[in-house]
Amino acid sequence: MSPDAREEILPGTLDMLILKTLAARHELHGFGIAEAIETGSGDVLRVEEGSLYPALQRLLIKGWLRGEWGKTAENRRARYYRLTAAGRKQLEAEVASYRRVSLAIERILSPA
Amino acid sequence: MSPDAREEILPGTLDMLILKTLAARHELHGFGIAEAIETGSGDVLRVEEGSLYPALQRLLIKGWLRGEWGKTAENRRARYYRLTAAGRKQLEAEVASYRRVSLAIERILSPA
DNA sequence: GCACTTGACATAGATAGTCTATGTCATGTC
DNA sequence: GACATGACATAGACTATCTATGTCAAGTGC
Repeated sequence: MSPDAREEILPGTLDMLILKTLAARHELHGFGIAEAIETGSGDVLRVEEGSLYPALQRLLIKGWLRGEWGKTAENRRARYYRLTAAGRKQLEAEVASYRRVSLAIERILSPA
Repeated sequence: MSPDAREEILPGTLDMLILKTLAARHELHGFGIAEAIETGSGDVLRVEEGSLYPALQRLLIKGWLRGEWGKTAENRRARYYRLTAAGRKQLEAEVASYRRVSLAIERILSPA
């Protein structure tokens, strides 16, 4: 088994994970979001940059995030994202839907 | 809200659900597999035919299923699928991986 | 001051998996 | 014999992710 056993994101859950990460932490830049997801998942999930940035663009366009350019602690340029009100609503909807589906899957994997 | 609130499959889980359904029931035709997933999930998940049959082909090609033509109780032609030994192993692997990922997502949605 | 590394953002292209829409064929029904 | 239904099947569109690559600026070593 490879030394890096982290898995791909379960398709369809990345947006939710990004929104949730920002809901918990108020403001983060892209790299920081990816790190937060990876460590927050106990190093199970891995977010590739080629998935992350397109996802952030989607979320910006839909109005669920706002982004502002700034500087990191190490004085590098970075775009800081935060959740909008619409983003917060969207997050709730996505979590509810995810829970419904994941319970349904569980019902099949472990029938009563 | 629409009268049919069933949701799409969570991408990446369809193969596992098919394998699991066959592991539980030994032998079923395609239509029966879809029905079993839909009712087994408490009518939450819905499997479209355009997803189902390509998935079954994939699983046949990979050797995880065997299929035999036969007749239904209503005397219609149908292909009956059953799990191979390799399919059973694959199912175990997919369930293990799914659980790892789904726990990781849970850790982010509801941090300790 | 120049090469190198690193952090951060970004895009193009490939790939995979699902959905929509459609088609076929055989059986049974009116 | 027209039609509905069960069952299988495929083509094409679409979405989301990944791989691979590139850019740019700041810091580091020499």
